[in-house]
Amino acid sequence: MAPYDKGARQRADDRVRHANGTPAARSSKHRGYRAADPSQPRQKQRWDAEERRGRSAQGERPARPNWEPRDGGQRRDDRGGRGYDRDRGGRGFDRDRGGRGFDRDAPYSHGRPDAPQAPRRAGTGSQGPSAPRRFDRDDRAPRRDDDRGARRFDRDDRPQRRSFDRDDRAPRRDDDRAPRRFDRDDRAPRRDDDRGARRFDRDDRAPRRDDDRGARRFDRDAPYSHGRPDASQAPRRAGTGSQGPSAPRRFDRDDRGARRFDRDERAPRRDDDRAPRRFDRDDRGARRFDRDDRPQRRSFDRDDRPQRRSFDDDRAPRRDREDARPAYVPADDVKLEKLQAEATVAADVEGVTFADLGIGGNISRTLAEMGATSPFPIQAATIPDVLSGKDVLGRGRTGSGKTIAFGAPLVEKLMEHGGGTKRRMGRAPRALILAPTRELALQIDRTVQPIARSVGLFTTQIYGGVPYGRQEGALERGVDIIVGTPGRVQDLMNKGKLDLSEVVVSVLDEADHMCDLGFLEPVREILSATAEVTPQGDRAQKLLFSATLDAQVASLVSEFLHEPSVHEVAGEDQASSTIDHRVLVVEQRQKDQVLEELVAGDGKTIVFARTRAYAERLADQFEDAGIRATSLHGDLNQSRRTRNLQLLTSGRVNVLVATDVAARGIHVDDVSLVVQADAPDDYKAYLHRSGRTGRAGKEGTVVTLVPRGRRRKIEGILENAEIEAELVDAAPGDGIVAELAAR
DNA sequence: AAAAAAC
Repeated sequence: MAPYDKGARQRADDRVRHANGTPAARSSKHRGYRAADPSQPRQKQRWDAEERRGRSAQGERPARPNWEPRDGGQRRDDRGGRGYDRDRGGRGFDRDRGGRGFDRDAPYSHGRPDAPQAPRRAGTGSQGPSAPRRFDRDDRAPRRDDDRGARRFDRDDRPQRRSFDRDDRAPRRDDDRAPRRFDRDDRAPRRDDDRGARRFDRDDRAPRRDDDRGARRFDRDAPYSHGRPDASQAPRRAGTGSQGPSAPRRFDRDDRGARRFDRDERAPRRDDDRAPRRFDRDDRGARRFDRDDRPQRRSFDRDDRPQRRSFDDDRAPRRDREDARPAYVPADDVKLEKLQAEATVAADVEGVTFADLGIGGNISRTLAEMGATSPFPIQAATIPDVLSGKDVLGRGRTGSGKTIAFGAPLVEKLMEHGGGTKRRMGRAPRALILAPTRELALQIDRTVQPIARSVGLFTTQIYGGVPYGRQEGALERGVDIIVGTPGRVQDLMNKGKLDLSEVVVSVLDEADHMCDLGFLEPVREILSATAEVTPQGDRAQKLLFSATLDAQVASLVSEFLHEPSVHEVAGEDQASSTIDHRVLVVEQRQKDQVLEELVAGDGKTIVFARTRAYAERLADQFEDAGIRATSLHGDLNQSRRTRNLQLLTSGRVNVLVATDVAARGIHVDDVSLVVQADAPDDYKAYLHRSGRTGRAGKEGTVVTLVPRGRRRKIEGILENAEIEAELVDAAPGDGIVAELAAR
């Protein structure tokens, strides 16, 4: 069918839709308005304008008993205010309309002046107008109807909507804020007062960095941190690193043999090193010095090898190639060495405050307002080192508070040596935070921005899929901290709009992933454009964080970091996890049905699918079954992505079907169930996906579906992830499915 | 092979 045919069909459908009066009433004065049923529990009570706008209106679908009550009233509001229906629905629209829909997207606004809201036009490149759609028509047809209807309302709103507000808002806020406690001029004097009273006041802090460490209770690492020659995570050798993205695989046996040349004793070490060694300080200290010549290589533990080996063993028989060397297969799960790290013990952190760690009063207060009243272990572990100017690698499991671990000290640090830099028009940013997905960048900014603002610093988001105007405008006005994704950052750099030469603190969140093929090169270029030294002559800092930080970052570390300290939290193993892992072995043809039963429960659920098309199809299937569901993947334009995620966050849908775009970093409160409709690619993907639940110590369940033929694959993944889970046969209607769904 | 990340 030619494009114009689709358009015609859409318009026809559109007319039908309107004839039916689907779009709703905005208030009780309008026909069709229904107040929300108060007897219905809501997961979230926030119903501000933006949320309503973001609300999904499923008008075209038969009202289902289980969502009717919540939808009834609000749905209509949304329609009026928001302009889109089902997430997917908008897709066609966005593409066709060149992304118009997006300017209204409240979701990002969040009062962020610099938030890039204005739609540019064709929107996300990804769904480029002509981008091939990945979904079959049948799915899409109905969706488009919705869009259209929705769009129309968008228009009505548009004029009054923030198109103007927004532009005003930025400056306005600045003004507002200035007089408040953020005013720099005020701050200087006040700070001294405040701090003076405190135990760790600023003046002390600088010197304290070194001296204090020993004194601090929680600071177990002090002893090592200094003399840690090998801490220089530098990759064993260029090779290791180079294997970067595609190379990780080079770690398979064949390569290992070769490597033996560098390090004869490595082989034996594999077994010795491992468990006992990791947290054994004495051991480490000793080990460290016995090889002065190869500090660099040593930085990575090779303790994981044995596991890989056993995985290899599994593989051979499976392929009936026992006699042949295991072939290199990209799909195989390869586990790299963990980085050797200082382990901070959670118990040692009790009673420690952010102020104790060296975080100033304004920031501490802001953290408290955000709910971070006292530091989590990973924060206590890394903050002092970041403040002392070191390069830091941090590994904390999913949901353990890594964002604040780098965000708070980063801001503190900028404020310290940025003293005197009053808000200057067009000043170049001094800090950069990179994340692998736009959603994650947005989320990080939501955490970092308030912290920055509390001391008068500004952040801006630089990521793709949204118009350039606002981002460029923010840069022209001048910002202090950039939070973004590699593509757009690089883009703006190359266009001469973004000057990174004054960036003295760079953070890579999900650092190992940032070393994947496709990310590594842009990241290298970006880091290369940052400053090497601060105006004070200190070395510019690089901070790398991830729940699965391993030797994949080796090349980056060797190229850009200097004697980094490496931190992790002791005892963060699966045994201490709050996540219950299950694997259901299902018949391929029954999989969709089992999935539907699994997501029918009341709790918030994230379903991971391997492809965008499957994610989309599942979301449609669930909705057709009366389950409130939406999708998140790269085929959606950014406004829809943001909105759909918001639908889950706000509780308007219970189920989000996503690709791995949502695997890392995304925080949604109270996700009780993660379902993997397709097994993850590797153990890291497993850990990150499952980490969407069980956050901050809460409980969660992860259910992975595998067809019979893929059992061995998932076993290998579980083994590498160090997770124990039984494989259980399951079919639609089985008790186990119902039991898991009920959680 | 897919997904993500600029247009």
